[in-house]
Amino acid sequence: MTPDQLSKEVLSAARDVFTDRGLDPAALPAAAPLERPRNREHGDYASTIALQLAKRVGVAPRELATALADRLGRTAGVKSVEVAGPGFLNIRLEAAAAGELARVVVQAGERYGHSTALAGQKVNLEFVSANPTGPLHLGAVRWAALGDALARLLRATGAEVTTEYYFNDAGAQVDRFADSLLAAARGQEVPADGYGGDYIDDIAQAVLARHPGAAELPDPPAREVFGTEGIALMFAEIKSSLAGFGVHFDVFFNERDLHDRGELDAALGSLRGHGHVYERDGAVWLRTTDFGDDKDRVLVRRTGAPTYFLADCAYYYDRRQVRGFDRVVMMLGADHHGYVGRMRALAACFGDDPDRHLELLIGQMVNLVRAGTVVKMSKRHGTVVTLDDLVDAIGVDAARYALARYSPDSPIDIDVELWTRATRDNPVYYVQYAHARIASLLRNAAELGITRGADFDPGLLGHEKEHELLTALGEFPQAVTSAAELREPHRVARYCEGLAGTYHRFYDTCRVLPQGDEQPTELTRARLWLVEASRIVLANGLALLGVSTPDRM
RNA sequence: GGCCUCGUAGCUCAGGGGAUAGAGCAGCGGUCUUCUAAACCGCGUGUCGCAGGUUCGAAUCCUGCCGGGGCCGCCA
Repeated sequence: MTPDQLSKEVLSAARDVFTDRGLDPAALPAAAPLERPRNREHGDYASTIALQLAKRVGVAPRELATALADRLGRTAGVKSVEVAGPGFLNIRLEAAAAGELARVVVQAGERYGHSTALAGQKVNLEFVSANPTGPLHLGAVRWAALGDALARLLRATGAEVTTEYYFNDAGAQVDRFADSLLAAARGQEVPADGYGGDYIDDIAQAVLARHPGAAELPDPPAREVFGTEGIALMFAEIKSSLAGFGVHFDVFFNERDLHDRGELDAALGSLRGHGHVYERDGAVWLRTTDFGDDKDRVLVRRTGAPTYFLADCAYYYDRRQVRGFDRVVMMLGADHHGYVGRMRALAACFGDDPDRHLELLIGQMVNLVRAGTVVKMSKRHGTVVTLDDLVDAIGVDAARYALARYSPDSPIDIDVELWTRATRDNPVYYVQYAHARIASLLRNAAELGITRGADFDPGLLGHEKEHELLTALGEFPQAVTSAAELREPHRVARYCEGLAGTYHRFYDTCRVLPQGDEQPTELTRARLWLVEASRIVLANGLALLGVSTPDRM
């Protein structure tokens, strides 16, 4: 029996009790709360439904709980139900009912843990969105790992997701980039507000290789060549780094397209139509203070030039009105949190509900730690730690895992020494090792000619360690759903670590394959089902994080 | 000054209102002639920053304060 099924049984028991006692069924929740108690003496599962309903229907909690326990205790597969404390229901399952979970998992395979919890939602998920004027630095990489994991999670829970990278290859930033390249190509000092770093020299040389003599052109055409070619080369490098990192974007959205398609005007018209646009000092403003922003924002400057903010409006308009996404999710670094107020106000100015149509996820900073000290980054001096640096230092799997295993609210120090270690304290190795151990066991079984067969006796999986493993496997779907709904992929990583530990403990205690001259038994087969189920869940969990599942280590 | 975020064991962190707050590391001591010891087992650790509030119940929600980090542009 899965937790989901048990929860339904609890609800159905509650419904029966309510009917018997003539209580109002409208007080019943949509789903019965079910949790896994910390303390194993409190059963396999516990429900607080009696505590939550008691007041609403005017029955003492323990009295309600007792009636529920009575009814629920007669359910097939339920071994016992006890009332504890103020009105907890402590539920234990029959070994056979618990063991059935191995079958559920094996039969579902790659789909185990997937659901339709977010079905029907059309989500635009924007992340990274770094302008191609330099390599991706550590902060952007956190979003690459987290955004990609989130996209996988949302898809696994049924949402329709488009991943998107928004960029701008025109404007002052690009001019500075072009000037820096040009200066490097001419062997001059980088301009004061320019970009530093070795990559500037590299790109400048690459441009020269394609356009010999470009550095000798007069400034305007030279700047044009270095700007256009430099951006193209830089972007190619970024895309190749992302591909190597296992991150794929459905759409690379160029801000310029918004201008070319007239969407800035369209967005402006729409905002005017909603009555939040006004003129002052010769500029066109959006009254974002109507919706909690700390000041109004300029849309069109006195000079007639649109602001970047108007492009933001147009980009939002494009996603909501033109392409019809239900929800726009944007992942921002903590240094951009100042955008939150204006972005939410912007959405409201289009008549949207910022709580429903727009979601701004803020992630804290990332540092790389070598030899116990933080590697300091400086854009000015070009000492940025890039995606490629990180991958070179600890590899793709460790990098993705390290970036995904912490709450986005928590700043991360990635210790190179830790994440390259092959021991228990390196979480990615610990989890992958569990998978490799299983794969090895399954190889050995195949060599011995032992298969798990078409069926097994779930009642044989009654050992304490087996029971714990089964319970852990049962928690996976809820871990996935909550990670997706809360936009917190680290929950999946933490779940995987817990499961890996539970598996290692099972493995340590419960021999699976026969030794010496022993013959395989029904228990051997039952355990092979459990082992395969464990492998599937570890693989599904790591897949959601974009981390590989090695068969050998 | 305003806004965001964090504050949980010596360290790094988990804990989306539930029971006696948990993992790893660090420290000490155990377990491999047989399925991967990259593992497992045992021992110790807490004013959950402080003070109020909501609740049958708060590390969790609300308010204030203290402390760390970050951000405030007719730049892009």
